[in-house]
Amino acid sequence: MADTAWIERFHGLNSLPDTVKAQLVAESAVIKVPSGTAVFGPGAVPDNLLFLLNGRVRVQQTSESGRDIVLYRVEAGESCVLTTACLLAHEPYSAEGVTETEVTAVAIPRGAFDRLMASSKEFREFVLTAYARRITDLFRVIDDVAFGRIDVRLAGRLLSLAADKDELATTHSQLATELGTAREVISRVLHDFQKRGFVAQSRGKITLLDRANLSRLAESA
Amino acid sequence: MADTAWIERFHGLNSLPDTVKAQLVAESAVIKVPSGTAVFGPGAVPDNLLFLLNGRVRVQQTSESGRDIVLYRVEAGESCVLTTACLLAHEPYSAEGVTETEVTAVAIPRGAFDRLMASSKEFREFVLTAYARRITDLFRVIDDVAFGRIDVRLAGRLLSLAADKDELATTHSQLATELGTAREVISRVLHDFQKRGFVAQSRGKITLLDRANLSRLAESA
DNA sequence: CGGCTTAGGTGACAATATCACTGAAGGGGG
DNA sequence: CCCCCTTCAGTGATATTGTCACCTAAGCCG
Repeated sequence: MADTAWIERFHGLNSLPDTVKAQLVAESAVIKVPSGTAVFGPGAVPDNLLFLLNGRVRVQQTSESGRDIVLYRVEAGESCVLTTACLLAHEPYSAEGVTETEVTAVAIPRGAFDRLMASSKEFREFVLTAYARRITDLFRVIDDVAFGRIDVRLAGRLLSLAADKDELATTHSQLATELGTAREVISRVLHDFQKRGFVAQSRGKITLLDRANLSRLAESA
Repeated sequence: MADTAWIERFHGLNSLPDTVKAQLVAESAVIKVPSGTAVFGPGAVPDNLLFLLNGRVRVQQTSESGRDIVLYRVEAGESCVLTTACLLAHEPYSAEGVTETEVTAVAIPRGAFDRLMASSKEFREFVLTAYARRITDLFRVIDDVAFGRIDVRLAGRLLSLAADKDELATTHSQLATELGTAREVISRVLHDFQKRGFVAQSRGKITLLDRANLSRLAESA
């Protein structure tokens, strides 16, 4: 019998009754996925709901014209609920999820998911809350893309991507995808940041030199 | 006892078992809302899930800077599911729903909603499918805002707003909100459409003169 | 009729996107 | 080691879109 320890990591799940916890553990499997794998997307239909124990999944969209934009990230302790919903939409649908690190996750098969939805109010609440968070993420993306300034958005993204480190291994192209803009635009803004002493650059690497000013810029709504 | 006829209007609901239909009808109420009412939004928290029988609800977001963008519309025969999810998100959340016409809707209280989710697989599927559709709508908005050309988007929006009529009672400002852009931009593009003979304008009114060319423009991805 | 509010027009300029290149950095094979 | 090749980054020119400031016109209502 697998142990139920992982459930504790999910904020909304540890209030589940023990019987439901047991059911959840019995019907799920812990899996490991290497970095850079597409966990869902066009041509990769999953029939599992994933709860991330470790690692990170980036969800992005590719437009018809071939340009990309990052929609949100699923972190350890979160679940990738939109996946399940999107499977039900029978429209051509171009979002995909890619692991950014090695990922350990609990996979819950569709049938088990449905049984849990039926049997547990807490589980339903957990799932709906997770949905809500993702949807507000999407609202935020729309707001940023429609009304945000590129330099402000880039400053914010650099800070959140760097997390606690000061070095960031990423290319201008990847940053353009983060914000849904063009590579040249990123190059110019970064050049400006460099002149102002906010960052240093070398091929494929960006070093944050002045978090305080980057933060201030990022906050200036 | 209320009659169950309205259920037939909802594609995913008429496959419900009769007992569930009866439960649904017993626990819900048909309400009527005048045009221009905010059915949810900051400061107007609903505790009902709405199923629209007649009319239309526009869901839009107001950014910090005060600018608006239309996210999607809920039509007769659809339900306003994102509402429920967003209530659970405890983040500052700025989307609001406004009736665009008089609306007749079935209101399902939160408790009844939860019981239905527990008791009926078909109901769960209906709700999740509705979610999926909304989310793909949002994906589409992101794609359009990030990568779409303004003239293409406006042409498409004029056609969809006009539906079968050729006259459209709307202002440039309202169209700007539709697309999340500025009034001046709409004015210029419409002026261009007018010169090309696609539309005619007068104060608060736009007449479509050349749907064929508008469609062709709208399609040019 | 006259004043008020809202709709719409327009020029100047700023920000961002696109296009068409350029050179530079690094990796891998000979 | 060096050459080749791919990817990354820089840049000028131009197009599109957004912002700002200000104006005129239309319709309403007293």
